[in-house]
Amino acid sequence: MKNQINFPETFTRSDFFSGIDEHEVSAIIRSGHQVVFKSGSTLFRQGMPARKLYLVEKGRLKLSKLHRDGKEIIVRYINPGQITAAVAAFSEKELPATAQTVGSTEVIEWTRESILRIMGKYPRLAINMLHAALERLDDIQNRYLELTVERVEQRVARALLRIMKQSSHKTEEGIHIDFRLSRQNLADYTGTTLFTVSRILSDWERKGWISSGRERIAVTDPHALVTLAETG
Amino acid sequence: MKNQINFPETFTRSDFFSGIDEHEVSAIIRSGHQVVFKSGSTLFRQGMPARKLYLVEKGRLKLSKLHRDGKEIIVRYINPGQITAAVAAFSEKELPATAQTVGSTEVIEWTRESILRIMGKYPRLAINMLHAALERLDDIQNRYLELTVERVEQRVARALLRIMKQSSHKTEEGIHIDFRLSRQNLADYTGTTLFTVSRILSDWERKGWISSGRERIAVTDPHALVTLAETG
DNA sequence: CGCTCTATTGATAAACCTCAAATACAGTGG
DNA sequence: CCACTGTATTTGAGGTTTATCAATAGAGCG
Repeated sequence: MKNQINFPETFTRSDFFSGIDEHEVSAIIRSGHQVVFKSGSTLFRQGMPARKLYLVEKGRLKLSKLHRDGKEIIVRYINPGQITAAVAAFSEKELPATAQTVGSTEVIEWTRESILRIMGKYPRLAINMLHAALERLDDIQNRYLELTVERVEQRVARALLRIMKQSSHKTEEGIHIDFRLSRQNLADYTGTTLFTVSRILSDWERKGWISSGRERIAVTDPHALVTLAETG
Repeated sequence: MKNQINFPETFTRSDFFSGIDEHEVSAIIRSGHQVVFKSGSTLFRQGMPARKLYLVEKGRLKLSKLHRDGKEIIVRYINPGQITAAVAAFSEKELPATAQTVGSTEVIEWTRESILRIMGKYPRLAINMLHAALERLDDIQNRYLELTVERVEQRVARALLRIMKQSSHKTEEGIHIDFRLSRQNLADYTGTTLFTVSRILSDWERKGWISSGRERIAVTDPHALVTLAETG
């Protein structure tokens, strides 16, 4: 197995390993299993017992939550260098969300036993996980706030900007989102319907702020979106 | 006692200290400062640098977040045995929320230096904090989901049950919420307006499910609320 | 080149917010 | 104990946002 991680430019190093020695990191990584999933695979499913911790190396995971009535929300995207299913460290509790790959994706997985072992050896890992958890807590709390006080258009603008910051590349045409992102995905991420998202994107396209197609979005005027997100 | 409901995850005294020896706990507590606040005091304010970690002993904190346009949401209530401002453990980062006492409240506070010192001595504390953070993450994610897919009435029912589970006492009249809880508070907690909450509570009162007054609510038919929350 | 999945657009309706005005309540100081 | 005052609450009317439903068009794939 390759004991080296190739993070994309935005993630020079995993926060999960911050404060830990280069070669210690290699050892930790070697203690896990590297697995490659093709696009659309399900890594774990909401409600199943948590058994493994995952670190994304390449690609992306879509963390989503399903409601009783069948509606889905996207909790967040897990990008390279980030971990998920931290709850696996504690018990075989039910997983609170479902993880699916978006595009082909490489992850490293550890069983709970390994996590506990390496956390015993490197207590710093618990701190790093705590740190990450607090950041996600802040993130979701902000989105919760936005959801209650902002209009849909503003939330979609924020969502698109957020995703753009984490996973995009520039071309002559604009800033392209790196992965397939449907109207439905954006709706699930912002708590609205695909119809409303479609109308909003059509409107933005008419205004020349974005350029989009089937499951594909490129932002051509980020500033306009920022203004919309900030001022409502 | 047939009218009783089994709630999941019953509240235990201090999760923060779980797995730590009785007299070690005393030592840790002695290393902090006990402070008593009267009702309505502000312990810390959103945007200020985080300097202290707080453990609530008696009373309650209301954690809220303010939006640019002045609207407020209640992130959660911090009950006895729970900690808050865990972010203080890491840096003087900006606090993501504001904490105010609800009723007179006793807390124990530690400075960041003390937290780091005692976490060095008792690594278990980092694990416990992580555990708590993950539970809150799950809680807010669930509320986020509910916010997008459920109607207001259903969310208010859930909120009332959640609060009841954590802070209530029984009387002949019903299950009383232990602290002053206004329509506005419930609205801020569920992401709606005080008018809508008022209408809903009036309706429930007509149906005999609750009995309420100024900043006071008692649930007389919890089962009805559970049914409403579960089935929509 | 048809098949399937995604996106667009229009019409309609429901849920909920906003604003206004009246009423109830708790605490306070005489 | 009572009137007073500042909040909290109730209720109605009207408007807005956004969801829902239906029908059509477009894109990509084998």
